[in-house]
Amino acid sequence: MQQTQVTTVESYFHRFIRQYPNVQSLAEADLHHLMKVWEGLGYYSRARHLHAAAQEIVSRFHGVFPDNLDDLLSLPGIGRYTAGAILSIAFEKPAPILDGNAVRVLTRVFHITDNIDKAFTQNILWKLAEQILPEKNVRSFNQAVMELGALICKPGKPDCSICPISSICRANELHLQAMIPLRSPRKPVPHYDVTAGIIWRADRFLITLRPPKGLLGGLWEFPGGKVKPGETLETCLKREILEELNLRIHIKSHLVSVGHAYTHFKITLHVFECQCQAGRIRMNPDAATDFQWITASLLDQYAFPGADRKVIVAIQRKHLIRGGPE
DNA sequence: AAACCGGGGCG
DNA sequence: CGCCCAGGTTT
Repeated sequence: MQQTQVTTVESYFHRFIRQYPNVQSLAEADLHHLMKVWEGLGYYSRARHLHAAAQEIVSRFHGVFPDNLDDLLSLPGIGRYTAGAILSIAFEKPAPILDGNAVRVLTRVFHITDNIDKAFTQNILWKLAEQILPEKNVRSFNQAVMELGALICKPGKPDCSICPISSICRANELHLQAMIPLRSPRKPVPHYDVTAGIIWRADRFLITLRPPKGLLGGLWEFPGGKVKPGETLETCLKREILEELNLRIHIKSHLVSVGHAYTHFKITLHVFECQCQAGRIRMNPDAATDFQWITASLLDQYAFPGADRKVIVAIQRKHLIRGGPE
């Protein structure tokens, strides 16, 4: 659930646990199938890390989940927070946790006005979380702090009138709830124009697999790329397809343009229907690590980014033979 | 220390 | 539209 609200994860969690009910089944999981289960949730390295961690638990720890800090921290995707959550919630061991909710509660209760994005402040908060840890009921305590932050000590308007610990809260005493916690100012998010091609060959078109690391790692997409200054959309698409796949294409028509927002930038994705003209696919591994020629009816079997999902709706509206009731 | 990594909910 | 979310990894 890292950096993702609980309500967003709930339905994914149930499907995930049904698909992979134990650490052995996750360790043996097909990675593409796992990415399909994760599709739409974001931060796709989490899925890859869970998969790798399950494999290490099977191989290094004989299938038994570790219950000590060092072993937990040695697993991919498990940092200080997740290790503390596992120790305290799963094993009732005395470990502090510090998520976004706990940060808000602690900075307000103890009137900490330092910038919480600084490592220095984070260290102070971790020490504080350690100090306030009770000797018993750590599981309930840690969850209670997070729940207090999620339901009452909210970012915008905290409901201090119904807060069970308002009497010991320094921020409430000083009426400074709205000023705390202090964060670094955000940087402006740039906008990019991006092109993508639906490259047809007979009744099939081309999809490519993004490299495992980096943005949208391990997801399939319609090949293309970022428009350079002074470049037309068509020139960009032909250049990208040549650079990434060594293919020459013929651009037939504009299919759709969709907007999409990421955390650090925004894009407009311009999609064109194309014909494969010449060349034999030779992938640039920085852009694609696999490819498939598929029919429109197979699209739902692959995991795609949100922006490409919007494009797929346009493809299915235009090309897919719709069955079912009239 | 700072940048990177998604998508959704909410005011 | 801007902010934030049961953070971790890479640079």
